[in-house]
Amino acid sequence: MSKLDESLLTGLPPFSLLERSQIREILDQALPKRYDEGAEIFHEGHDAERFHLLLDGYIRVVKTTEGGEQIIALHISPGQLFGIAPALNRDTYPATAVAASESLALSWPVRLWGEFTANYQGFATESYNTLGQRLGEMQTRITELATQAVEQRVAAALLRMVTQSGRKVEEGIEIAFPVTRRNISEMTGTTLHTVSRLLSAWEKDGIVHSTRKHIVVTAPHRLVVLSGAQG
Amino acid sequence: MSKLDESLLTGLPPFSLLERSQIREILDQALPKRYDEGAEIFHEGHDAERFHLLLDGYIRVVKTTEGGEQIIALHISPGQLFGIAPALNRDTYPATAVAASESLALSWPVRLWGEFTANYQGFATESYNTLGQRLGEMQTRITELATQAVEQRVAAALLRMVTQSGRKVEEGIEIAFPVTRRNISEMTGTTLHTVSRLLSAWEKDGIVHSTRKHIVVTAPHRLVVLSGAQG
DNA sequence: CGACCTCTTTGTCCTTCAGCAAACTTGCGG
DNA sequence: CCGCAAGTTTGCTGAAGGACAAAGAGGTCG
Repeated sequence: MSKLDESLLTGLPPFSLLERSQIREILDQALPKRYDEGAEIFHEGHDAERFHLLLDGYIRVVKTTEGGEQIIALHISPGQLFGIAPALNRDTYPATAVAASESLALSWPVRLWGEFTANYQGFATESYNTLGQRLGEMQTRITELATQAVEQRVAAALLRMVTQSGRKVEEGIEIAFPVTRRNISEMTGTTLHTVSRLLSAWEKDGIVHSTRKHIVVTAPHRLVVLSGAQG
Repeated sequence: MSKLDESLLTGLPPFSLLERSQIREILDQALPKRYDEGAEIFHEGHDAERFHLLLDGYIRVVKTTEGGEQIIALHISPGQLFGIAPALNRDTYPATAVAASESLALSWPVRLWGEFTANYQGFATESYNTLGQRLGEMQTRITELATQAVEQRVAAALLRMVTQSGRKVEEGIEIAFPVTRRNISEMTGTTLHTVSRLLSAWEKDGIVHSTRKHIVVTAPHRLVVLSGAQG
């Protein structure tokens, strides 16, 4: 098996302060793996045996209710740690991770977590930054769900995806991973029908342009207005 | 100023593994403070200068939307750490903390955070446990808000408060801090009117008994059914 | 190339619940 | 002990959006 290239990790926040030799050591213990779109990386409730770092692609973190409904808790972008149950002293994964697009991730056994946080300055810091961000994002979503109408929530969800993963195309900014109406409904707590209606209306107004599984936002500022963000 | 009694901390999870001398040292650096019901302990967005430990009473952690609406993010019970922005590498408080009942808390300047987590085994562990629990609880609430009807959410909110703070009285289990209809509506993302109607109905059905600011749940099992929890 | 599967669109109906309004209860402060 | 403030109850109305239904549009695999 050939060695992984060090450039995979240099520049990523968790490792930015490390020596080349340290990165080499970390990398030698990593297991790289490719996931097809829709493939499951780990499952809610299962033993958290490894923690992960997304190198390329996008991951959806999903919870399933007793009633079988799915809720998309958050999206992971390249460079982010995920499945970091050990950071919370948990020994099972709190949610399921599914590749939203074809993805590449590294993973390490949880027993290395303590070693990493203890030895590598910046690693612990970065994981707690991540946790803090997620906590904040979840706060925001709770507030949205509790106070805002469906249209505002859907607008906010689009904006969030655009902010997190948007890449410039000629018509505007495209969300970098496949998204269906159903996916959006799972992020916003509504039905795919309502999402479809909203997107159709916005398409008519020239705010978005959407093909089957991809969405391009052509007028982000108008979405901001719709989302009811503070001015 | 007289010294604080060591028994305040012995037995609490963050300190359970410590020597008497260590507890003494921690305590000598703590600032105790009493808060009246409704008093603010810290405010969203302000510099996080201290972190806190609740000794007695109950704290509501609240977020305010741009529109001026309040959302109750969570309740803190005695023995819990709160305002632990440093654990997330934040330097401002992410939410506002208000005493739900007359409360007593200790606090320490954030500069001691690193020292505490480094020197006192169990302290770091406990704070990350706390964080993990909160993350999980927020997940649950997002799922509830996204998938469940108002009645189920209100039932779930009551159950959560009962679980967290319930004390046995002769008629059933009483929530240990004052709660108004408005408070419940701020936890569940509905209006105080709807909450009032639900409580009236449940009162008629003999599930709860509520006075002005206190609620006694007389038939918890029936609330569980209403909340739509999995069987 | 055709069949099938998934995702989308659009229509209609109907329930839930927010909004508004007004009267009522309870506790507290002067 | 009275008046006021804060919280509650309840009725009515209308709109938002969920549920159901059915047809259309890509995409993929044989």
